[in-house]
Amino acid sequence: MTAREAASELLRWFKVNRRDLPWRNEPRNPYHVWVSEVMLQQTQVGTVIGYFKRWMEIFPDVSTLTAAPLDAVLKAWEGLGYYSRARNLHKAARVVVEEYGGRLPRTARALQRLPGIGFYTAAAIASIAFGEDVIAVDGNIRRVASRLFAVKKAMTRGEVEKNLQILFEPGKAGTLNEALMELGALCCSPSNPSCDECPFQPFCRAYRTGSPGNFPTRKEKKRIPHVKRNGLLILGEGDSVFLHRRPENVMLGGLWGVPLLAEGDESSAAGAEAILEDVSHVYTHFRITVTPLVVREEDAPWDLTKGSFVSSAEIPRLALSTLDHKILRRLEAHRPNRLKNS
DNA sequence: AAATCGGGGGG
DNA sequence: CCCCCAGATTT
Repeated sequence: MTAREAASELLRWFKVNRRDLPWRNEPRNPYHVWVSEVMLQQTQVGTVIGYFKRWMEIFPDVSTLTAAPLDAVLKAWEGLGYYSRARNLHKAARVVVEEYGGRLPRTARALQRLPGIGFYTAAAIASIAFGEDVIAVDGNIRRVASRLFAVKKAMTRGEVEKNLQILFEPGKAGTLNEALMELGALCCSPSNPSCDECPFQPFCRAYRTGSPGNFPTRKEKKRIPHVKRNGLLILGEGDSVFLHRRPENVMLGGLWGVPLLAEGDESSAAGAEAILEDVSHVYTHFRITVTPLVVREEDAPWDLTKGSFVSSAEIPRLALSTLDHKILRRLEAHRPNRLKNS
C-alpha cells in the first residue's frame, strides 16, 4: 500500500467515523476551534463537551471573553483543571482584540505567540480553522506515527513530522490532522488498538510485528509524594466559612479555597477540632490528604483580612477547585440541615 | 530534558 | 488501591 492510498483510506474512514462534536460546525469558527483545542489539552473529549457548550453561551465570541472579569472566566472553567489554560485564554483574548482587531491571526507562527498556545495548538488552529499546511503533533498523532513506522523509542516532534510528511498533500492538512487524531482516539488506542477496523492496517509496520500495542515504549511511572496538610474551616456568622482567593501565579491561582496550613504546621492548629473525615485528592505530581480543622473565628491561626467569610448560598458564585469542594462537602454533611429545621 | 500544572473515568 | 489520559510553560 502506498502512502497516497493510505491517506485516502484514512480520509474515507474519517468520513464514516467522524464524531459530531459541538465545535465541528461548518464553516469552522476559529474562536470555537481555539477554545476547544485549549479545553482539549490533557482532557478527554467527553469531559470537554459540556464545558464547551456552556462556555459558548457565556462567552460567544472573543469580545465577550475580553470584556469578562477573570473570576467569571475561572468560574466557567471550574472543575476542568489546569487553570492556567483559562487565565491564558483570557489574556490571549485581550491580545487578539488589542493587536489583531478581534480576529485570530491566521498562521501557526503568529498563533504560537499568544499565551497558552504552544506548538501543537498553533498548528491545530492554523490547519483546521485557516487551512495552513502544518502537522499538529499531539499525543494521538505521536502514537499513530510511532506505529505506522514501527518506532518504539519516543520521537521528537520533528521526527514525527518528517515521518508523516508522506501522508500529507497541499490543502488538506486540517482534515488529515483531525483524521489522524480521531484515529488515535477511536481506533489506534494506547493499549489495545482495534487493528481490524483500521484503515492503515496494510500500511502499518507495527501491525506486522504482531504487537502494535507495544509502540511506542511506555515510560515507567514514578512514585509521587504524599503530602498531608491541615485545612482550616473557620466558621463565621450564620453558615459562613472563611475563604481566600489565591494569587494568580500559584497552583490553582485565582481560585477561592480554604486556607491550608504550611506542611508540618500542627502547632498553630491548637484549639481546632479534627471532627471531620480526611479528604484525599490526587494531582499529577503528588497526592494530598487534608485534615479539615473546624475552628472558631477568634481561634483561627490565619490573617482574616486576606479573604472573606462566605455564606453557603454565595459559594456557587465563586470558582473553587475540586479539592476545596470536597473539603467544604465534609462541613456541609456534618452540619444540621437548617432548611428542614426552620 | 525534566518538572510543574488538574481532574475524570475505569478496573 | 491501581491504571490510563497527554499539552504549555518554566527551569
